[in-house]
Amino acid sequence: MPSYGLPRSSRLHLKNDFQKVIHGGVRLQYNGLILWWRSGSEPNRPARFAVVVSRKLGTAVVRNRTKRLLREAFRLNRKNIKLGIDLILSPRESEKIKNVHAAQEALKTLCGEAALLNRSSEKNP
RNA sequence: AAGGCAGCCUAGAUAACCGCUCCCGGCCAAUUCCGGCUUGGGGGAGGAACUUCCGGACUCCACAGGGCAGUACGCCGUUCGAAAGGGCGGGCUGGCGGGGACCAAUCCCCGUCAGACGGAAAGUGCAACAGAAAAAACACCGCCCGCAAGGGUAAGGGUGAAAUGGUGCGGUAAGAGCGCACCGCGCGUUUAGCAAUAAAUGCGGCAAGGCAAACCCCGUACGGAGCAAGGCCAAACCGGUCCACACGCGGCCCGCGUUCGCGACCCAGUAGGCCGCUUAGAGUAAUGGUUAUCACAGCCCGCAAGGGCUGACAGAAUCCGGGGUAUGGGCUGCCCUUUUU
RNA sequence: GGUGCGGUGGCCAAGUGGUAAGGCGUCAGUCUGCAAAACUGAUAUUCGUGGGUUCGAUUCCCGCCCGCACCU
Repeated sequence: MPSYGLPRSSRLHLKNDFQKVIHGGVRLQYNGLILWWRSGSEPNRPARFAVVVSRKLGTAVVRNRTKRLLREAFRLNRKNIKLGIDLILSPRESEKIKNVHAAQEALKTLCGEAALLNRSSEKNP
């Protein structure tokens, strides 16, 4: 398994999955970023992920850019997140997520809060 | 050098590493479908992809034929185009600047900019306030006749965005296109022009004021909805038919009824999938991230050498053709101002 | 992606060619021992924005900006 890839199987697709995670999962917020997470049906599958962006965030360019940065942040940290988890991110303020470093920082904080990280990476919060 | 106008070009480059998506090839699984992997090869945002303001292809619905309603367009010629919409040339009107007709009014010429620029002598409607009066004449002050009652008048005053042609002379009780000259206006004729229209000339004593981006009339065009159009496949649930078993009616068979079913088929078309769909072609939706070097532009710091920071507008979703708007940089031509020669 | 509707004081809004009603709110006053209620008065509007038509535009026409709803 490559350590950094983000194949189709690691992304959420179905409308049903979104409904389950958002309505049946846990909701956390940090620095203008909302995280929903929920244990998926298959506990040994790698974590799955999606970004939801409202039109209120900005123009198509801003929305696209924010999604790419969050996806990149997830891609780089995917190996540290526990198996079988489905999670959805939704940014509310594009200003807070200007580059990959900010995106990673926010993602790690949220996942640490939810105790979704593996033990090896929990040593350095 | 700065500014304005018009036209054209461009939308950073290279490398490394980590990723995404589609097509082709290969491998694995399966052989009916759905897939997974890949050190292989190739494609992967725009001039506006924005806006959704027009037109078309395409699809479905409606439709014997015709009309009404509604909407859009509207000087003339030519040209490109499937259409919408443009290009070029010309005319007319208006604004500004300059010049001319002795001044003014008004007109003419030149330059420049703008114009949704058919019709107001078919009809209806509208015009606040002010003003006597706003399209209808009954004229407020005034002027004239008259003792008065009353009559004549539209010169002058004043209001307004707009007041029944303008100037001058004659004329008169005072006046008035009442008469005349010139200008304007309308109609006819002739000439020039493909035409819009213009010029000349005759007649008319001036009627026919403004607003159609008010209703409207005339001419031309248009059936409606939109790819979330539309088509195909199709779980689950519900329903139906058959089948098997059991039970009931029955002495038995047929038959009828009821319950049940890892049973078969059908109806229906939801979840979901596929086509529509594209040498970009997705379906939570790719076209990205990091680093280095170079180039360009802007801002800041610095006396300078130089250093630092930032990277315009904006992201395809069926596809074309236009209009409009946003915007970084560059080139060419013209105009104008200042400076220098 | 497509289609339709709207924008008027701080808020809810009427008006649709002649210079913008009404209600809620706010402020001040009267009343009261003090308040509330009631009454009186005031506040302030480039009518989203830029052009055009018109003597005159919130209104009619065109272009932009913003907001809302509907269609799987």
